[in-house]
Amino acid sequence: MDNEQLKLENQFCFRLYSAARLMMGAYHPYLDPLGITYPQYLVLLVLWEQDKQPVCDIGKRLMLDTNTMTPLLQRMEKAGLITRTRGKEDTRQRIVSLTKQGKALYEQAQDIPENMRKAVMMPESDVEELLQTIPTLDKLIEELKKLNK
Amino acid sequence: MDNEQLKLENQFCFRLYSAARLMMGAYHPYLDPLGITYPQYLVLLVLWEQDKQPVCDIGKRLMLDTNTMTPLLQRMEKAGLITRTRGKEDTRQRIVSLTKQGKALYEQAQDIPENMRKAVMMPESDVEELLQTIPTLDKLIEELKKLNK
DNA sequence: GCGATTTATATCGTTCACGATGCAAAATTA
DNA sequence: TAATTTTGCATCGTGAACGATATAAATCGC
Repeated sequence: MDNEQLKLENQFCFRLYSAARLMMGAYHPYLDPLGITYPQYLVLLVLWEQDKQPVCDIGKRLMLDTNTMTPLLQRMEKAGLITRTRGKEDTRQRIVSLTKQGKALYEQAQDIPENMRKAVMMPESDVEELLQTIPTLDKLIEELKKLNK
Repeated sequence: MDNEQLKLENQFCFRLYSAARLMMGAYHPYLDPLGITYPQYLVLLVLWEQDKQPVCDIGKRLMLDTNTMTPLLQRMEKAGLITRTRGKEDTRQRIVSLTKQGKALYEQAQDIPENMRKAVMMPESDVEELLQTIPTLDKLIEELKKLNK
């Protein structure tokens, strides 16, 4: 068992997988009080930017298919954060709208990005390093999106 | 809704989340033929490095708790990849061992890292960029681990 | 206009991920 | 040694993810 590439420590993907998991865990202190999960937070981010979108548009932003979106949105509807109404021009669509409660969460979410940044508490230089990886991650995501077609 | 930090495009964490998901999807062409999932592949990576480990040791390497590990290992046992025997000195432990089939997969996995690298097909310089982010990701993971305690 | 295809959503089944809880064995402390 | 705490594993419930499949509406090609 001497293939260096097959060792856990040498795997970029394992880092990605672990960092993503741990990152979601780190959101708990900020999302639990709002009664939402990380994927639900992402849906809210999209809706806060632009209310009343069909499921597929939200899915495209989050790169999630309807088999993930539908149950997610159903749970959010049940929690009173959104409503799902039939589309007018295209009756296949479900237009997702924020409820008063869903809109109200926006105020409570104001400090989440800043709090997360502080929580990680890396030296300023490391945070800078992290942000510099964004273009690289974006390039990777673009390539991976092609593969996932 | 004008908080720039609350916009999806400005979120590092969303990139992490998306990249990790898409990355797992990209493994499908290589893992499906072996009949394993990405988390199962990770368990095998650990066992290929060192066979016969208790559940907790594997969990520590993968940063996963037993409530995730146990069902995962049970499925792998059912699939004939591993066995789980009681520990000799510490009878609480379950020692996880590779079966002949589990060991045999090692040969079939040889080209996976290289194939994944080729599949992403980023220019060589970008792959280099990606690998350069590893120390940064490791620092982030260390910080996140502290938060997840 | 009409059959074929695509699109938007939903459902089902399986696997993960993880909080909460339980239990027995081991280690620690009194 | 007895009492307490910790450790190792398991189970349950919930929420994602996602492949496969289904259905109806919209669009396309002719």
